[in-house]
Amino acid sequence: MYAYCIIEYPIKTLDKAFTYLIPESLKKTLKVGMKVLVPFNKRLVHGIVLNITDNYNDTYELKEIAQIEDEFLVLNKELLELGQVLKDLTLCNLITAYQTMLPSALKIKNQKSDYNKYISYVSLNAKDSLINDYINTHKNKKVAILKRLLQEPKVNKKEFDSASIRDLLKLNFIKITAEKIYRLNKSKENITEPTPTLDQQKVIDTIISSLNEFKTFLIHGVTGSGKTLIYIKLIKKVLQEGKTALLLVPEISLTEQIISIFYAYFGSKVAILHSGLSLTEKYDEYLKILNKDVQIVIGTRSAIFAPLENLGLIIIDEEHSDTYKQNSNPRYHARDIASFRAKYHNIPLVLGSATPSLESMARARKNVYTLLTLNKRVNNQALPKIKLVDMKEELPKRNFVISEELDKEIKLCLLNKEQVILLLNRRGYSNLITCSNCGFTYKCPHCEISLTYHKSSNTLRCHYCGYTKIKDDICPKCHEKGLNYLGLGTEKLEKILNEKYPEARLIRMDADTTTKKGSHDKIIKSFKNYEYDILIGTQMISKGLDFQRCTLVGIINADSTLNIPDFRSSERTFALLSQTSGRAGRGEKEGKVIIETFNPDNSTLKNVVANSYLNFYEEEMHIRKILKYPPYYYLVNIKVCSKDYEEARTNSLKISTYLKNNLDKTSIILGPSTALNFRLKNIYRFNITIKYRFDKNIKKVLKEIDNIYSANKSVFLEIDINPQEL
DNA sequence: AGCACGCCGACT
DNA sequence: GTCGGCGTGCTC
Repeated sequence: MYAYCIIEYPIKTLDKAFTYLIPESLKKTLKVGMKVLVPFNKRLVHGIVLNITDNYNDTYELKEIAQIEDEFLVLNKELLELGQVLKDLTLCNLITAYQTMLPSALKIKNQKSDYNKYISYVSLNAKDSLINDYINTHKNKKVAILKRLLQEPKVNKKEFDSASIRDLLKLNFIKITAEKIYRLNKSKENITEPTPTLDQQKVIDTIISSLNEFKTFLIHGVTGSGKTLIYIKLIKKVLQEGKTALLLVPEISLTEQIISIFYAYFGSKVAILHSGLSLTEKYDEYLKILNKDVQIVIGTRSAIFAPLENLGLIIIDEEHSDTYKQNSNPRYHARDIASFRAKYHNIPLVLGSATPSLESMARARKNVYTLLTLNKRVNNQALPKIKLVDMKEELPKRNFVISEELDKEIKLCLLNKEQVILLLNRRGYSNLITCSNCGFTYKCPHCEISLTYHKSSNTLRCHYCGYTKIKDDICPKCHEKGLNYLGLGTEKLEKILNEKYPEARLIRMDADTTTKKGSHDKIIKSFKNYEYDILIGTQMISKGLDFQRCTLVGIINADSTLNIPDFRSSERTFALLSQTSGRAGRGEKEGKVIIETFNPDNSTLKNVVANSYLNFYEEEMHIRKILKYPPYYYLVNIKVCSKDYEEARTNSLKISTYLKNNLDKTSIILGPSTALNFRLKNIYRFNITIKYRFDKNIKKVLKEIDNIYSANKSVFLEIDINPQEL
């Protein structure tokens, strides 16, 4: 018997199976999909068994597999296939694909330890007569322990003092046993389930009628239309059929709320997987799935690889979210993986969003997906009234941040004891520091990007590479006291609001205030409990949050996201502003939204005001068609990177010429051009973008280029298939 | 990746 | 004469 294995090194030249003999001692236990230790080039390395066969027709002198590792973890047939799919989708190495699918505690690596958590129990280890003798002849702490153990055969060790336990162990009266426990344990709550509205019920019924076929549904439901209840009902049904369900959510800030709802409904049937968990917590949750102790998995992007067997349903909530695309090595999109898994299990894939991605809506329009629409909020709550404020008109009034109208509404809110959310999609204090004397501006020495001033730490920081320096008092160029702090970040906004509304209780939520574990949840809970009046935040406050008392949403500088030079910036702006607006008026009182802009005639903003996704969709699709962007064309982005500017430049020219000669005539090759941030962390980057519709050669050509450059030390490539941004 | 082999420069 | 620089090549 022979085992075909891939080994741990993610190197192109080693991205193939190596054949090993299976020693007699492992013949019974070794299975396809297991992690093994194999001799390789005079050392032992880790690997995964891809295949076991009886024939081998090469003359190579084979070595034997040394041992099996983590016997409880076997990649099943589906996950083994999925690794191949991930490799083909992203051009990564097969081993990288499998590593991506595993939680970090189970990834293939050298140091291994026991990640299990145990509870130690004390129980009796001697005849009752012997114990009773001791009890009758002694009078000390140990007697109490023994008496307790005669009553209760198994007691948590923590309940006794360790000195007595040590003595009793010496006497051989007791023994200690360890039992594995899961770190996260939640139980079901007794809550009454709301009855779905007619609209909700219709969606539920439609999907339930297709539970045994692969079909993709797109639920387009306005904010507050009650998609969560639909998910709960669907999952309940799937569990009744004895199957399992997978729910993806975009990020942790939203996860906490959804998770508490699901824990309440399903208790210990739920496992959660997201980056907010510790390494060992993730390990435990993964184990729950492997051990079939849970039927539901809720998690962020990588949870799409959860080893659930007998899957009955996959749901992707907020499907438009760009967090579903990984922006480092295997650059996969969770939607594509979900689609493979749903097809594999012959089950529905449900995508939900108030602002679907253009790709998904286009597929729904072409009947590739089934479109289900929810036009109304539950209980017929009105959608918030949205108003644009032209900031050009505010300039003469010297209102640079808070317009007259927004000021009026904030004051009204504070008076009525209602809450306000203010969105400013830029953190820090000020992002442009210039000297009024000589015109000097601060730039990151590694990234060609202007530094942002952080007042709380009195530092200037680069938001790309993390470069930090202490603020200067005088201009480093002309040595005059001319430094001005222009541009607005959340930190400065907080200060301005503090001066303007001294009585208001402010809380800020951005990447700087949420570094600690659980701080996210803490901010959200305290705002929900009305410990604060105004929540200031970046985009992380836009999704899914449900604050009953919030009646006003203000968007400060809506232009900042709109003006990013990227083909998706309109789509992102529309989603961000619509989602944030949806935070207003979720209680009984109608919500109000004020959007501050210098471009009140911008049609994307106008569509946000009109709450008109479909109008936005039509207009944006028209633009995409003319400019040959997705969903009309597919994109591939190749970043050619090097520490040496000339190397990067000449090689990117070579690649673009090669592409022009080898790709289909209908494909369009753009570039090379310097990337948007062309020097990051001292690495120069050139962009080549391919637009194509039908090109049978594309994967083959990309693989060729990738192979050539994998051997190059000074230049490396980042190939992004279906990039989210350029 | 990591280790061996191999072919040229400065040292106890 | 040998020690050691890192270029090249191979790993079941």
